[in-house]
Order: sequence, then C-alpha cells, then structure tokens
Amino acid sequence: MSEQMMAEMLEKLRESGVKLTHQRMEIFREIAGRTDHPDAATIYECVRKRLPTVSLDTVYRTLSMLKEAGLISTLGPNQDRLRFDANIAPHHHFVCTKCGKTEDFYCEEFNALRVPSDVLNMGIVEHSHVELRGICSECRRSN
Amino acid sequence: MSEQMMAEMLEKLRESGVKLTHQRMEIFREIAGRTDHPDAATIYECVRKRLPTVSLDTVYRTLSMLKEAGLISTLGPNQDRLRFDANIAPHHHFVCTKCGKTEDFYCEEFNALRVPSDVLNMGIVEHSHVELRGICSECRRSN
DNA sequence: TTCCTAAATAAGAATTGTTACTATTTAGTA
DNA sequence: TACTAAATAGTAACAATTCTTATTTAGGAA
Repeated sequence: MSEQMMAEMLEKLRESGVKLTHQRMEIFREIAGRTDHPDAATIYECVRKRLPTVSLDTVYRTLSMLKEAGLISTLGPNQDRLRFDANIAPHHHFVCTKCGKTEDFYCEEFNALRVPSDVLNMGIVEHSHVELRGICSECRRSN
Repeated sequence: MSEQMMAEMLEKLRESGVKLTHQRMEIFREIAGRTDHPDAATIYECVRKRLPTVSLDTVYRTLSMLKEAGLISTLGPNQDRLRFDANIAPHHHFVCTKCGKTEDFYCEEFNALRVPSDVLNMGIVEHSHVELRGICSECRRSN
C-alpha cells in the first residue's frame, strides 16, 4: 500500500475525530493492500497473523467505521438480504443510495457497451449491467 | 402477471424435469407479478395469504431452483457475504459469473454515461457503475 | 382410476454472517 | 504520569439462510 493512502487514511480519521488504534491501522493496511475484494472473515484471518488477539467484532466495527468515513466501500447494493428479480430480459437499475429502492429501466445502448481493452484480458464479456446511483424522487421530496 | 410468463415458466420447469407443485406456482406467480425486488421473507408473507401452510424453507428452495432454471435472477454480486473495497476512486467491475471473482477497471466513458429519459423521472443520478459480466480467463482455461 | 415411488414439503433445528453487551484496556490529553 | 471517554476482546445474541427428518404429493405405471 502507498504512503499516500496511509496518509489520507490518517487525515480522514483525524477529521472524523476517532482514535487511531493499532487495530484500525492494521485493518486498513490489510484492505488497502489488496485488490481482490475480501470479506470480513478474510480480513480478520490476515490481520490476526500480525495482531493475534484482534477480535472479529473489531474487524466488523472498523470496516463499518471506515465505510462511514468514506475510506472504503462495499460491493453490491447495500448489504441486507438477498433480493430477487423476475425480470430476465436485459435491463439496468436505478438505485437510491438513501433508501435502497431499486427500479428497472431499459436502454439498448447500455446493453452493448464498448468493452475497454483492459477488460479484454480479464475474460470474455457476455452481458453488461449498468447501475445508476443517486437519490430517488421520494427521498428527495422528504428531505 | 401475463399468461405468457406463466406459460414460459411451465415450459422451463418441465424442461428441468421438476415437479409442478402448488407452492412453486404460487411463489413464481408472486415474484413475477411485482416489479419491486422482494426478499425471501416478503415473498413468504405474501404467498402465505394464499397458501397458509407454506414454509419459509420452501420459499428459499423454490427461489433457488427458479434461479437455477433461469427464470429469475438476484440483485447484486452473487449473495454470500459482504465484500469490501478500498478503491474509492470511480471505477467499474468485471465479474466472473462462474467463480464470482470481481476485478476493478477504469473507464472515463463509463463514469459519465448519458442518462436515459426514463431514469430522469426516477431521481437524480450521481454516479454510474458498470458491471461487465462474463467468464474470466482462469475459468475459461480450466473448463 | 388407483397405486407406487421419488421428489417435494412443513416444521423445527442447525449453521453462518453480523451485531450487541460488558468488563477491561488504551489513545489522547491534561 | 494520571485521567477519561472511546475502543477492544470475548462471548452472547440475533437474523438470514440452509439442513434434517418424518410426512405428503406429483407424475407415471398398472
């Protein structure tokens, strides 16, 4: 992980007014040093090698705090439970970052986006799915 | 829900060689009749009004079977646990539908996609995130 | 139609990922 | 160096999902 990332982390955490603990440093160092997208258990196992007494609870709390502080993000629509979709035609989603509401929309253009050259090396692209994120009309009104 | 959807469901299930039970019909009817993206518990509660003895387990098994048969899909990267990402710069994902591996890539063009008119009514778009789905090189080789 | 059998179900127990509780420790400050 | 609020470890609790087992049923055969 770069010095710059570490410096940014220290600054943002100081801004947030939280304490700079060993555990927080090591947990951030772990996640910032990898480009796969590990889950909490994986981070816990790796951090444990350096900090044997760290608890899984601390890992969860720290990840949640880092997310709150804008230092990390999570994959997919805001966690919670698995949601199902009977619409199997190609379609895309508008997702409200406030309330999590997800609405379908259709767009031919998005169904066949030009695949960037970097991605050609990763594998064969079969579908493209666009997620447009923002604030839904309802949340905007009630705000 | 349209007759056509129901017909397609019956055909696909017959193809899969599974039994056409009341429970499966009603669970599919429920999810196909709505455009929000309900979770298993919601589907369970709604189906229960018509089939009071249905079990939550059956709902889970049926949804999983319908997904396997290609009749429904799930939102987000394949369920399982929450995964974290220390990359907070705007970026996009290539996701392998076989093994679930998720790789980051960057593309200016995808950062600012033209928002379709339908979506303008849904709310204000702040970010766009593209998920290109396919088979990663590794899975392709080992296949 | 009735019978048969493998598949599916209901009910509840078990498992897994995540969060909460509480006594102890520690970062930041005086 | 001492103080205090915040953070931690350890464990218990919780919620979503899956498994186990005895019972029921769809679909095919007689």
